[in-house]
Amino acid sequence: MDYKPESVEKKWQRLWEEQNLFRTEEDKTKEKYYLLEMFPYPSGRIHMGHVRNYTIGDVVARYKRMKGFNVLHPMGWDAFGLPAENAAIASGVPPKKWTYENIDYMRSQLKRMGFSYDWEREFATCDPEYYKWEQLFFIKMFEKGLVYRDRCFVNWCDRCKTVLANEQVEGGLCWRCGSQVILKEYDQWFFKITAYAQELLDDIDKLSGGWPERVLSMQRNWIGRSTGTLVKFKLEDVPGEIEVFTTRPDTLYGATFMSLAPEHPLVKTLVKGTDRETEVLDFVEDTLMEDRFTRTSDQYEKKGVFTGRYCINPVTGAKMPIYVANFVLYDYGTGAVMAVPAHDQRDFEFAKKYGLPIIVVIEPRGEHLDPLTMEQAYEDDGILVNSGPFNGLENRDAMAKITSRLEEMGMGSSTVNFRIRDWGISRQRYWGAPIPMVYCERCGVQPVRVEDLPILLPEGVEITGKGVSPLQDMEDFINTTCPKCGGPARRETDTMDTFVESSWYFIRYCSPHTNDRPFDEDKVRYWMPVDQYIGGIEHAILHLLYARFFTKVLRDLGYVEIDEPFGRLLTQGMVIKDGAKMSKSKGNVVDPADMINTYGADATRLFCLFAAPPEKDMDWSDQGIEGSYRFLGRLWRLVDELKDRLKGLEVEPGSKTGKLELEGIKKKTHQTIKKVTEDIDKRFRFNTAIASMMELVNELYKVKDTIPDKREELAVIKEAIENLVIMLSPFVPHIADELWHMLGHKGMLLEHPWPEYDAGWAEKTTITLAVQVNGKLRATLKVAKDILEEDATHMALSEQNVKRFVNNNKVVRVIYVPNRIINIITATR
RNA sequence: GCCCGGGUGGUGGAACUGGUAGACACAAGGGACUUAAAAUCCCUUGGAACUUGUUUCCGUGCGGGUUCGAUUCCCGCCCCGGGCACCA
Repeated sequence: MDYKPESVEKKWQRLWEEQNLFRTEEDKTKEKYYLLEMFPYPSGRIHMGHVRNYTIGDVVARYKRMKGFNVLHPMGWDAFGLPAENAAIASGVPPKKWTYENIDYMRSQLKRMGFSYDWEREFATCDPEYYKWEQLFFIKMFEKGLVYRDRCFVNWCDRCKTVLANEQVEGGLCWRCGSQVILKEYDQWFFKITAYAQELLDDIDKLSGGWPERVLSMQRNWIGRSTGTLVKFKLEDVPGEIEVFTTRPDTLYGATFMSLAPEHPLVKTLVKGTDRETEVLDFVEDTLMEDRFTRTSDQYEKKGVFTGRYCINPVTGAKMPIYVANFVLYDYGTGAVMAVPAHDQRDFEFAKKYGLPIIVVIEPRGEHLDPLTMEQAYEDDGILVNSGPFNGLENRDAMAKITSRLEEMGMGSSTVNFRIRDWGISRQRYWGAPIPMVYCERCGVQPVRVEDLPILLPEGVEITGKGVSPLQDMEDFINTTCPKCGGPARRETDTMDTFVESSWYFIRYCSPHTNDRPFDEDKVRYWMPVDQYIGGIEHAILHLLYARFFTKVLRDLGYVEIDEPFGRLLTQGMVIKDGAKMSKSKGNVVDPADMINTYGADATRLFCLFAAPPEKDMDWSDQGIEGSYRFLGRLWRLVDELKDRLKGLEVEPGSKTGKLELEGIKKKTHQTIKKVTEDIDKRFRFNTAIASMMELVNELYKVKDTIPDKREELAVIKEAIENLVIMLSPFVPHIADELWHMLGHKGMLLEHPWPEYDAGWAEKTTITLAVQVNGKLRATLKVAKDILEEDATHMALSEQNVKRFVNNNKVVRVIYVPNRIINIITATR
């Protein structure tokens, strides 16, 4: 009987489903293990990236279950998002219909891969029973001051008439129509992630070890904490002041002018009614017309314009002209920068260009700097000069001293500044969770009543892709009453960023159908946190940071008791083909459906695991999957040929009667169990685990035609083959269950315990000792394990090739590393 | 510029904590089976040299160093990938 993957796989998928094999319940007698892979966007069909991600997860889930853990392994759909609207624009299919049809198809594809999901926990984030709770969280956050509305600059595409997320701006152009993206002021809802910046940063240390360092460093970077000083500069002649953030308070005496971001609100007030008003406002407008991408590139020409106003340096009393400068960012620090041209390269260039004074306040020890001859700013450490009472100090010491001086004067304080900005979650889109707020003429902005949730997304909306959110045309949706005064009010028409849904779905999986509250606390307490999370590196910052933030918010709202959602994180590499990421335009896309049809789900899974370790990019190879398929055929034939001789045979425990001809196989079996267990458990190195099982198969092929017809010898083979099949089952579950039955067993291997190795058999009794003379390999010795040094030395020295290289020279030293190497050092080299 | 990864045969990749570099697989070549092909099974396969061996020399991006011994540790470079970046 030949290996026919399709019939084997469909048979077992049916049986697993009939027996509810993958269903999980809380069981306090067992240790829990929550394994989660990032849920997919239902784009239409699964791609190789999904297959790889979910295969890795499935191996771990099945392995842990066989190890006796109570495993939670859920799956669902990140179902809101723009592609559904694009499909509606292109083909007129309503987003809801399009999304749920895609989900149905993709679910069938995942089932066809044999993944062990508890499908009873499935949900889609576009289900009202899901986003209802998100709307509740929004209201709770609003009440706690963690949500606010603010006018801010957003990416705006004037052709599409819509706001774009940062990730939808590609090289300064709209990803959809290719036109220039501009900055536009817009009212947006924000989540106050900055309130958690310090905790998000601090807790990164807790994740160290469980998360890849790379991801942690990216998050640290993104949060971007820097310590410095807030300094106030009084305006000349008029009341008011400008605040700046600086990391270099030691250079304060060298601050000779002030630079404001074009967006800075003070700009307009400063120039109002002056003769410079037109020039300055024109400059501001010109700068704002340029897109963010150009403005933040370092090739960008530094330009500025004088406002005609001055402020006062708090320590020197000097008049500092106030400029508007195009390179000053409004959303970092205070949007204003004290310019120290002698010690900051940008300020230096700016000062040279506009003829502004340069004052040196730090000099390298024993050197003198002359502002007239300097060719660039001096940004390194040194000794303070021209700094009044602080002259002669090391600049590092001066930082704190000058800050204290400012504090005494009431003109500044030491502070911490973060690069991370609050999370703007408003999207002018239809296919998302409605923001549960209303605008009342009398009461202003009000959250809807909790008992009115969910605020359902209306159906039957015409989606044209033009203009703002289609919800703005839905009178039935917009017109409502104020929850406070009962008067007429209008609903918010923006929907939430889809990253909000993915920030808490992993908690909902613990009790996906609880409908009187967001979560069942007991179940959440049992399952959370996720023990192992698996997904692509592309989410290193956004999703993983948002989810961490949201978990902390839910903790502070009293819903969960944990600080961090994901104990361990594995970021799997991309699947590439011919050295490039798979894409339609390159024509190098491999459709998993074709692979399943040709080679079966098991061979596809096996190749995904074997071709590379999980965290590395994996090169898809058509010959490679052929090889995996061949291996399964080889395994099949091995079992098929021997099954009748092995069936019903009792394996005698510790059959130590006499000498076994097949002792080598028995040793190899236990060594393989040890290797595979450690590779999965300690390192997630599935490629080497599979390689070692291939080695065992190769060993069995060497002996299979000459197996003596003795019970003890057959028992060795039986033990080898059965353990092999058991161990292969997390990787290739269908063929494993089938082979298990062919060997005369009943039941499913997922319910079979993972094998234990016998340490005695797994241990090597004879080892190969490398013999070096003066550090070069000259021979190898097959010797008993733990051979004594003197015996090893004696044997080594009697080797012909060793003698040749020792060549009657005096042996001055012997380095012996038991069971590894013996190195003989001679007098002359 | 700063911060993380990474660089090993024709290819994907192995090598635990410094101890025989190249496991396993792909590709290639040879053989067996077959009328033939496919499939299958077996063998060879880092490079070079010769005295063809339990042989020697070279070889893990480059140059140094530490060590009896370095793919592994240290210093200095080069290249590739990713993140952050006029961040004050």
